[in-house]
Amino acid sequence: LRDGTTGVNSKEAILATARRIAQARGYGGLNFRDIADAVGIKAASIYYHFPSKADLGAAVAQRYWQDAAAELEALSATAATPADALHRYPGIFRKALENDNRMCLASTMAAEYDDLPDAVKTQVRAFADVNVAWLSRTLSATGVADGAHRARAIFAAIAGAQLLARSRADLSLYDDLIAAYRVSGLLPA
Amino acid sequence: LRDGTTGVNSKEAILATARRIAQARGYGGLNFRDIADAVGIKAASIYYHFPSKADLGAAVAQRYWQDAAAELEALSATAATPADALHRYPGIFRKALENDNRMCLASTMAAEYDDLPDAVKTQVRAFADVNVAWLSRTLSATGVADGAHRARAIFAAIAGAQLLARSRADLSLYDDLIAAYRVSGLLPA
DNA sequence: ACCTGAACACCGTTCAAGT
DNA sequence: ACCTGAACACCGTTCAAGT
Repeated sequence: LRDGTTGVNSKEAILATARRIAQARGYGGLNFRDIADAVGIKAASIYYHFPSKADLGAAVAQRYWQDAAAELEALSATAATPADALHRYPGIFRKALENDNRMCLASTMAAEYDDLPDAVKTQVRAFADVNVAWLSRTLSATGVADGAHRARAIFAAIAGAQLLARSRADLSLYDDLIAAYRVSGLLPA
Repeated sequence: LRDGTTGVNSKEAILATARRIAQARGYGGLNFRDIADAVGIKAASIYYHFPSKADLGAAVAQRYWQDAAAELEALSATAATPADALHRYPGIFRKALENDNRMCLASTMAAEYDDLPDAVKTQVRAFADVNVAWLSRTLSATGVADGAHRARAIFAAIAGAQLLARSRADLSLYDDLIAAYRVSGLLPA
């Protein structure tokens, strides 16, 4: 306690636990008592850190797209070429499936769109924006024409592949779908 | 009451209401009191027709894929050619968005996969199977090679387009994505 | 055959109270 | 500063009871 980080640690633990649950069960699947149990506090204590479920959801989604943005920057930095970065992009969405058949947070939440508080919707949209912007930039760098439209199409198709593979709990289906996107020409070969 | 259809009417009204809600809010968003209010009965009365929420969810999803199968047959029957049928296929998913920004039931439920009762999962998978089988058949009839893989890719990409367009409540985004799928070669032009 | 009211353990949320 | 127990109206579900 004397290091002064207890509060931050609880807050971070709440965020991490909530993110894990939301990627498996969506916003509606988030529940304060389960989060509190995992963190080791009581449900009422969460309200000290987040004034409502909407605020918690928005904070989780915001952190999610910020982490995604950092991951995409790292991908660009470590890739030999833009084409190499693009080739590795589907691997990011594959990792969620590898991790207990989880899904992109933006997809679990898009499915519940009607029930989402506005603050959560805003952060969910930011995730898509970050991905589409990165894809658009990287596609243009490889000389693909009409990169903006293509970027959205790729993002939507990969989200759909993740959704379908998850509903079968079948990682190899995801790989097959990505391969089919390459064969068809949607993704650069 | 003397026509003996009262029970059937309540049961059908429950199914129709539950389907509408599930396409907007998912399985977790289904709640007995709201359904009962819409139908004009009490929540406890639903249990006379469906022994549990899992059974209701499975019945809704089963009816959903059966209706989809009939719609696809009608599409095949009324299309001038298989290529024409394929061209009109994305319009089926567009209709859900047109209808109060709703989504394919299989997508809202895939997002909640971890929480779904097994009986519901089975019916959700059947919906994807029906669509992929129809696409595969129709693609083969137009001479597309590797129709089975292409069929899954198209289904996943269209589900993803619907998911993304819904999260923006933007029907024109759906049209743009379908157009981009055609330009890229994923969908036959 | 079909429906209901009342009850159960569970949810998000509030609040006064603890340290 | 951070946490808690007890309470609120809400959920799925059960059940005995009504017509």
